[in-house]
Amino acid sequence: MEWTFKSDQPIYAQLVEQIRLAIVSGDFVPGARLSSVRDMATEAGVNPNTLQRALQELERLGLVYSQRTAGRFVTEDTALIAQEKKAIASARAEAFLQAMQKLGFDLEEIITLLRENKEEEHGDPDM
Amino acid sequence: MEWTFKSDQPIYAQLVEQIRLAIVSGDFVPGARLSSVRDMATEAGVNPNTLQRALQELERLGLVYSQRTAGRFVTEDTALIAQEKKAIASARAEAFLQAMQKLGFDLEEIITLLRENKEEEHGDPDM
Amino acid sequence: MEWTFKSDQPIYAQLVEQIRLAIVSGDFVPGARLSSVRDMATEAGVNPNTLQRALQELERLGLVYSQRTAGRFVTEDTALIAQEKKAIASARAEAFLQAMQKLGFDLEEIITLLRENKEEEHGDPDM
Amino acid sequence: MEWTFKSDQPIYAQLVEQIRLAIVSGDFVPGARLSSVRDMATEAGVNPNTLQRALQELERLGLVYSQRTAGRFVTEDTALIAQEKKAIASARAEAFLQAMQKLGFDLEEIITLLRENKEEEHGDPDM
DNA sequence: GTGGTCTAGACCACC
DNA sequence: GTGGTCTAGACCACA
Repeated sequence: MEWTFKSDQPIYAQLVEQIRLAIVSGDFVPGARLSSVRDMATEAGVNPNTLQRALQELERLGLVYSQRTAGRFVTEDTALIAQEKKAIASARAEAFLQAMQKLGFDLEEIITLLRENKEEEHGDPDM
Repeated sequence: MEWTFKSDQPIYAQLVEQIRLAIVSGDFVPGARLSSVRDMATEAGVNPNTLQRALQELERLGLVYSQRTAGRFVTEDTALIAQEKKAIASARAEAFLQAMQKLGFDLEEIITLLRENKEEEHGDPDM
Repeated sequence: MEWTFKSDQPIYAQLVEQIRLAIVSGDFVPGARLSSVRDMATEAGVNPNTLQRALQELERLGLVYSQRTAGRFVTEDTALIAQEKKAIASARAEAFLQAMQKLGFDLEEIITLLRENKEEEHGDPDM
Repeated sequence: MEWTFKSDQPIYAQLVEQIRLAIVSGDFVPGARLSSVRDMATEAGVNPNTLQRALQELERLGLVYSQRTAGRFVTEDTALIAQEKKAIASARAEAFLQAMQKLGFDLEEIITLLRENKEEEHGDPDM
């Protein structure tokens, strides 16, 4: 997993987002054990406390749960994950829509553009 | 104009992108004079040399041109701007498409999602 | 305000409870400004970070809100405060009920006892 | 038995209270032999001298008695136990009453609340 | 070893 | 000055 941070948002919030994304996109599978706080923190290059805060937030969201001595685990509540996935997708769609409209494209033009891009992909299926 | 920078890309490249976007989205109108390098650099909180480099790149792209004494101006070549607009939109569409596919959505689902979001907008016209 | 902490519960959680209680019992009136984090922390004898954490929790509950530079304030949502008050009272009633039942008293005996205590008060109205 | 102590009261006084409560609530039955001072102290995590002091106080109250060689025993004076029970209950009732009045509830509201809580119990008989 | 809590001290943005 | 964030390092309970 790659960890990159922007400077205009708290690191812990970005950690929440990135882990949330990793969970809903299946990079972290339901029920899987996460690395220890210390290890993940080292890997991400942040202080363990900062990562701890992010994980607590994710726990509040129900996406992970912790077991005292065994470690932290991704939730097995696939319905919740699906719901989060929908929420993230919807947020992205909205942001994309607004950006494209700012550029002067209407919905049908955007859809056309997407279809064109999709077709280009066919010529390069491994990407 | 708001200037924000990520830490994982050269500042000058991000400046190019942001100014390019401002031009194609009409925030900088064709033929308009840009502030002085020094002023823009101050406003963006970057070193004037960095901004200078970004402007040279934009000149190379043809999006701005400089006149010896009068300063720098946005190009009046609306065809070029339109072309750039298309290029940016296409790049964004591709990035969006890939991100959504990573989340497990196929093209038709994405389009449905966009239409849903579009409709929500109608229900909230003040936004 | 007096701050006392038990050792079998996190300090930050106890801070949340004590401040919550102070708000619902009217010691902190709606809309009133709280002392700064640093001052309250000094007064309570805890680290500012610990108190900060408690206040963030209270903010999540909606009982306080913060304004960037001006400080933190008690919510003006009196309905929410009333609701919290009811919740606290209910929790206390339940704990009391269970403790008394453990001692072998049934509901009617408990009520009788309360009425007796209430009457004793009449003889000592200033307490 | 669980032993927990607050920091704002002498440990020995809290020991007295907890053992007194254990006796009147029947966790320590009349006539039962108590563990040795050393064992109880270890279990409670306190100094044996502190526990000794608590036991002396309980002897003074008549709730336990010691026999030279056989050890310490819970009193068999059930009338005394009943009296203590009443005293504890009364003290708790008073504390509860005051706390609830601080929250702005009058006696009748408190009684209503207790009845509500009692009914909830009926709806959840497994608890 | 794990998660969890706490402290101390620093820096930032905002006004 | 305010709230907010981050780091560093310590200690605890649990098993």
